[in-house]
Amino acid sequence: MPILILPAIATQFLARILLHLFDKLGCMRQFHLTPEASADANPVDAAEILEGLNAMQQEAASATDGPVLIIAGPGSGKTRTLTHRIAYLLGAGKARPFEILALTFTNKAAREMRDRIKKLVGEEAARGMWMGTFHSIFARMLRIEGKKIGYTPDFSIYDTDDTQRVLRDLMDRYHVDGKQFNVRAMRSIISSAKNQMVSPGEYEKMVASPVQEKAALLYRPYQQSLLKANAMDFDDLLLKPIELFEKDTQTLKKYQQRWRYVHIDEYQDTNHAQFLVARMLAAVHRNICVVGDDAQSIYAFRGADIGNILSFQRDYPNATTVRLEQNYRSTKAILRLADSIIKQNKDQIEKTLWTENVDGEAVVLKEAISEKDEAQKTERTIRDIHVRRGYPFKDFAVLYRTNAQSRSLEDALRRGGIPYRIVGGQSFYQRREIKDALAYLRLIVNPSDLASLRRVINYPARGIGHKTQEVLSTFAVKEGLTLWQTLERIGDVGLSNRARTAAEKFRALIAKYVSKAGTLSADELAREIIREAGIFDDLRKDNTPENLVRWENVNELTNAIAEFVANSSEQATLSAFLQEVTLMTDADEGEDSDNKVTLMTLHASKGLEFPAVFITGLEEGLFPLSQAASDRKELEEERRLFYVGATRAEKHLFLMYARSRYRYGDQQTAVRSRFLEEIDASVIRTERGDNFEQRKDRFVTSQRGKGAFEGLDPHYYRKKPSGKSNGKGAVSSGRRIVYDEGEGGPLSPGMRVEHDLFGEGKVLALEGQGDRAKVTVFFKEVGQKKLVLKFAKLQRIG
DNA sequence: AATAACTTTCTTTTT
DNA sequence: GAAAGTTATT
Repeated sequence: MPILILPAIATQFLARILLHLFDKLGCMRQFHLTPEASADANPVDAAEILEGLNAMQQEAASATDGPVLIIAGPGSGKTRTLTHRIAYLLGAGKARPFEILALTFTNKAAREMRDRIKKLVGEEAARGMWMGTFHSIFARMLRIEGKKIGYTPDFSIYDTDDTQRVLRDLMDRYHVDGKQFNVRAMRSIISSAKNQMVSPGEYEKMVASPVQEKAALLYRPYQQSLLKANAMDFDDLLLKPIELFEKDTQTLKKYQQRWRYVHIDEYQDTNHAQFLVARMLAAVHRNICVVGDDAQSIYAFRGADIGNILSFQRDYPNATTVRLEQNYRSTKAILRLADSIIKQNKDQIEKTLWTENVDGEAVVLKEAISEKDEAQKTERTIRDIHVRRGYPFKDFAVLYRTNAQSRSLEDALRRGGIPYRIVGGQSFYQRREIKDALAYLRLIVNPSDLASLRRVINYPARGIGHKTQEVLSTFAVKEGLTLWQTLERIGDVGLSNRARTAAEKFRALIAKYVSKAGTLSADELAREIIREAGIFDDLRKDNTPENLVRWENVNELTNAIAEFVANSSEQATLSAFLQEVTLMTDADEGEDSDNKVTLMTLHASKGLEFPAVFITGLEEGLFPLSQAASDRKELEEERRLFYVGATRAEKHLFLMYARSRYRYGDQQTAVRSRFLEEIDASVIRTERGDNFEQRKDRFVTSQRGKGAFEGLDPHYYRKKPSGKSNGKGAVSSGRRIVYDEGEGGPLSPGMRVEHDLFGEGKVLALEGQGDRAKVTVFFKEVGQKKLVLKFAKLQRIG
């Protein structure tokens, strides 16, 4: 890197931070602003300084008051930039710590930011700052202010599991059943309605399908159940602050005054509610600074609205826009590949990424026979680079589209004796035994908590089965009580002696610890109730290795609680612990010091970087996922995901695909991903060092048409004919399952078909591709229907 | 009536 | 291959 030349405006900012840093480190104050000189001064911290300098080129100039939009590519140090801005505000005396609100999306990013701030301005300042994920910040605020909208500070936070428990109850009560009305569908419809801030009343009017009709029926009762349970789901954590602010403008004013500077990381991932609450909070001082990259928007599925970042300048007309286009991370080869990926997308802000880094080695494409082979090749390649080039294991990351793919990779790494860690997936706090134990604690803290009560009322088995629970539920609804209140009036319910005794015993158990909650410390409380409830006994009942691990996990939980109580200085209440733990979905044990290969989903990789990266499973139907293949917007999101994955790599990038893969419990043949056919092949070499021969004609690029294929594999996965998957092979092979069939599919308009339920009919039209393919059929009995081909199980007749 | 054993279904990403 | 749903057993 050449000598660094600083823009004049940046000097004051830089000098303050650097002097501060040198002060802290106790090293000399004389330094030349060249990389070489600072490297001499102190090799370790010089790296930090250099990082800082790199990131400060333009943002120093825009470290002014007023709204700021920072658009930046991957590897340009976005989060770092934001951190330095905050440091600047403090360093320049513009703001005091508690006047700054910094919002991130992952706990990981929040932690990273806090660590950097600590380094730059000291621990004291960092502590006073409101810095964290949207969800954790608002949980914290609602602990303080929630009573104004009907929640006690002990409210429970419901994750997907819990909300589905509540919904299942409601589906019973409102008689929503049938195959297509499953809990997951209902939950996701309600959740996206909430994300878009559509109220139950508004939603009822928008209903356009039977599934939506059922969801509309459940939406309002669902919200009422949560309120009654003194619980909020993840969506509520964003919506309730808005509700609160609208209802009580005094509270809004308080926080508007308090937070003079609002900072948001990964702005492209904000949803409508987050946009609104940010705008509310920044309305007085109008010092809002957001950082993001539209090309890395990969969370539309959970309501992220890329429009927020695209229209920032319209929302804040006098905003300063800063573009950071220099990439400090990857080689030219990798960046070129990444650029060729994202160029395929139509919806994007034009950015020209560039780097001063070396050209680097070619990106390597590897084909494998099976997923097992893919995993072994990955393992061998890691070992090879590790041994021959001396890369430590922590320099490697293996990325995949779905969590299920980690299994074969783990197998291969374990077999090869290579240490690894898995990020994300099921974190400690999401394991069943942990959630069971936590449910007891949540119930003690918040007895209204319906989901937790349902979770543990018969675990371990104590004779309160479905029937009994149903009776209790019905009584509760009839009397307008919570389930817990029903247990307190168990005599009035009219149960059999046996059931009543069991229920009463359970109530007494919980009540005992509710009253003990004041006297025992949190960890003692946890240990005792877990023991007395019989969880330990249940896990030791039979001596399977799984149960042993579970038993250890539960023990570990009590340690974690003890640690939490010991470490947190402020009100380290048990309920605060329980709330935080629910929000900690990223496997948090990310000890970076460990020298291990990292396995994770592409989503989880965002914001990270590794010298060597493997992107596995580049196959049609998997990446891009079949559901996304027929919709341009979804396909573009998959492509951005590929882009995110590729730009994690600093020096080496490997693209892997397998010709067959186990899916749905069956071996299925696979076609390599269309993404491979559309990228810049000039930077790619095959395993043997050959040029990569693309088959461009295989897929129509996204620019042409609406993502349709031209005369090619309409199915991405085809079952091998051998299938002895279900015992009744004869029956299923006699039946012609359409999506299983060869080129073009056997159906065409005019054909006569038969459906299990609807009977005989005539095909009118076909549309969509692969798993999304739909067929319109006119049935004699029931008239015209549009069916998803994959599930319709149509049989040709005549 | 509760629970264990078996069968069928449905497969994404996460705060 | 896991989870939900169904049937058989206690």
